[in-house]
Amino acid sequence: MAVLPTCSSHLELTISIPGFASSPSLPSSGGSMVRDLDINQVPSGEDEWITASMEDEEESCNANGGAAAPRKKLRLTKEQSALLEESFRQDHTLNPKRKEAMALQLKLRARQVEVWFQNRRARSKLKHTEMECEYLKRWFGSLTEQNRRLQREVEELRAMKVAPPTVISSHNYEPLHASTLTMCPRCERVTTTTAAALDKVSTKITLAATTATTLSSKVGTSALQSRPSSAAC
DNA sequence: CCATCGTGGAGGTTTACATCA
DNA sequence: TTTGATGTAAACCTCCACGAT
Repeated sequence: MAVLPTCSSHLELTISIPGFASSPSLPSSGGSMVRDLDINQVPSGEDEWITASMEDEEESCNANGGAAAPRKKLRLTKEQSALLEESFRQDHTLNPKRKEAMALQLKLRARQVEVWFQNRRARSKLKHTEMECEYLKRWFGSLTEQNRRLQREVEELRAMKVAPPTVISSHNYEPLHASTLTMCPRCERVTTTTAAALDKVSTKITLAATTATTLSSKVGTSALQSRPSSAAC
């Protein structure tokens, strides 16, 4: 069963499905894959860089403000990523004071901290949607199998049927269609459980298929990637 | 109330960089 | 060693909701 997050400040999804080990570990930026070189990083302890970057951040970040200045890509250091992750775990949103404090602590611009949180929230949501999609796919498969089983059972019971075409219900004395009836193997009483269960399963399948389709389209057009992702359902 | 403005988040896109065949 | 395909994440853009004035 899926335990959907009810607290907005804690987005990690916990899904426990037999045979499906979810690993909601936070992305750690590839560990050793990330180079230590950081083009936006302060070379070493320049206080004037910090103050300058804080003050004219709108210039350096503005797309058209930079005019010919090509967009340079920052790679966060492991320490910076870890700190941001830790902060994100505490709270998924930023207020201006916290943003400034983090920027100062990380020697980044406030805008960079803000962007990182935006992207991190998007990744978190994408991951959640992917897991939900995976869960619904499994649910759909399970229900389809259950449906097949029940259909077979109905067919078998119909084939076995030797009783008259209609039976009077023991509850309200209304005539029932024999085709909707089943025989309880224990008490040998006629019941309608199989047909009822079949109806329920059919309804569930419709619901699961609809939801899975919606989620698949969401995941397929990933919020973070313009290119097709391998994680798409 | 209603209009306007500023702010922040969501969703989507672009782009620089890393990795691998 | 070079190169093209692909994945990842930072940066950006647009839209919308919401609160303040």
